Amino acid sequence: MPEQRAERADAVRNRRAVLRATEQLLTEGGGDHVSLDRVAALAGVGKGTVFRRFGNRAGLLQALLEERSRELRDAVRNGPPPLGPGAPTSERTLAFLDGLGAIAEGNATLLSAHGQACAADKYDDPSYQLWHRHLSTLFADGSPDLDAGFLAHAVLAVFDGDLIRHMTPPDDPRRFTRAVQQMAMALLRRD
Amino acid sequence: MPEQRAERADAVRNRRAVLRATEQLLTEGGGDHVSLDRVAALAGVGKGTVFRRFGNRAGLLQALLEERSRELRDAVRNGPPPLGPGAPTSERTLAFLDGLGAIAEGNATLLSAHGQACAADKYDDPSYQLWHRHLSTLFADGSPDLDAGFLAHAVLAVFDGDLIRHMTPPDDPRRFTRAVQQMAMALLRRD
DNA sequence: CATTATGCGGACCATCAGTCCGGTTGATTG
DNA sequence: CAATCAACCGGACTGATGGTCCGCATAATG
Repeated sequence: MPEQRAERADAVRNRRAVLRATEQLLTEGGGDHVSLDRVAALAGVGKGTVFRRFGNRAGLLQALLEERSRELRDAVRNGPPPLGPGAPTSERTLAFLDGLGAIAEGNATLLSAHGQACAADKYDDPSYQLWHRHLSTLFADGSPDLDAGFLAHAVLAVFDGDLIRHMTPPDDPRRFTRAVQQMAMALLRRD
Repeated sequence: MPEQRAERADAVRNRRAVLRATEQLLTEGGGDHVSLDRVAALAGVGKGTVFRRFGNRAGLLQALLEERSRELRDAVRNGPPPLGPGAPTSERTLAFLDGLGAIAEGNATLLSAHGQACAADKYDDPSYQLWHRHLSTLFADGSPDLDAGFLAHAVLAVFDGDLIRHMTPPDDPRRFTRAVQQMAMALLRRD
């Protein structure tokens, strides 16, 4: 099966412009400052364009989030250990949470906005499912007598933009990641 | 200082009507089915009344949630062990999570709606802070070398209406609570 | 250059949270 | 039982937003 049909050049250009505009608005004002009207205006594009490309608000933020985490995703899939396959469970978990934590800490407002936009379908988001599968596997491997699927949800639930902002002091930007790692290690400890 | 001034009779009546209307809409349709227009209409009350009583959407849902958890709150504060003070840490934790889990399982849609409405100020909600303090204390007591404050946030983060709906099969309504208890026990295990 | 389908823009719509103020009513006092 | 007045009420109104729609433009193709 060949690709559907190449994307038209202006479409590519516009998608980039929209994504850029979104991230700019996101860093300028809070997450609720990103209305789709504003995004379209700043991108120099019609509103319809934004919706055709991204479906809805949630899709737009999801796309941005995915762009930010693509590198981690590939590294987890095919990269060298400890992020990629091969390392012992606990080391792999630590490496993964280090990566995901860094992304989250650097994109707290985006995370908040995304969480707000995806009301109920958050658990159907392919990115979420990917992270969840990965963590589930790790937990199932490390703590076979616990509910690995639930633990994966629990660890991911903590990646909440507002919580991260709430508990990250200016002088210790990685406190959140360390805390998550510590928690995961406590859960991985074999009983 | 005497009480501010007794609430007028019609005010009391209206508050009740609004709360009832809210819970009815909540069970009928999803959480986004509860618009304040609809609440007011169903309660047979003007929209302004809803806002004067509850401030905003978040306040309304908060009030409903607080009503549902008042009993647990009192039992934790003054009740007999293991919910109230006196029992060993792990038993008290289990009892608390059993109570909170039951409330959450029975009010998943309310929880979702509330989470949606309280965007960033969720962590300032007095109810949240109460539960957080309680869990923090328990963790600090049981696992002094972990970040108790963070663990408390982590456990509470899991009380997400959508997650609960997502992982509660019809034939096992308490699966969520059990999983949370199990996780808490794993975190409490002294190292 | 002609043809076509893909993409574009922005007016338009429905909905919603929250405000405001003229009118109403419950409590209180003599 | 008036009479007074603050508390309260209702619902029209506002501003903003997410999302739709369709006639027009334009990139790709041969």
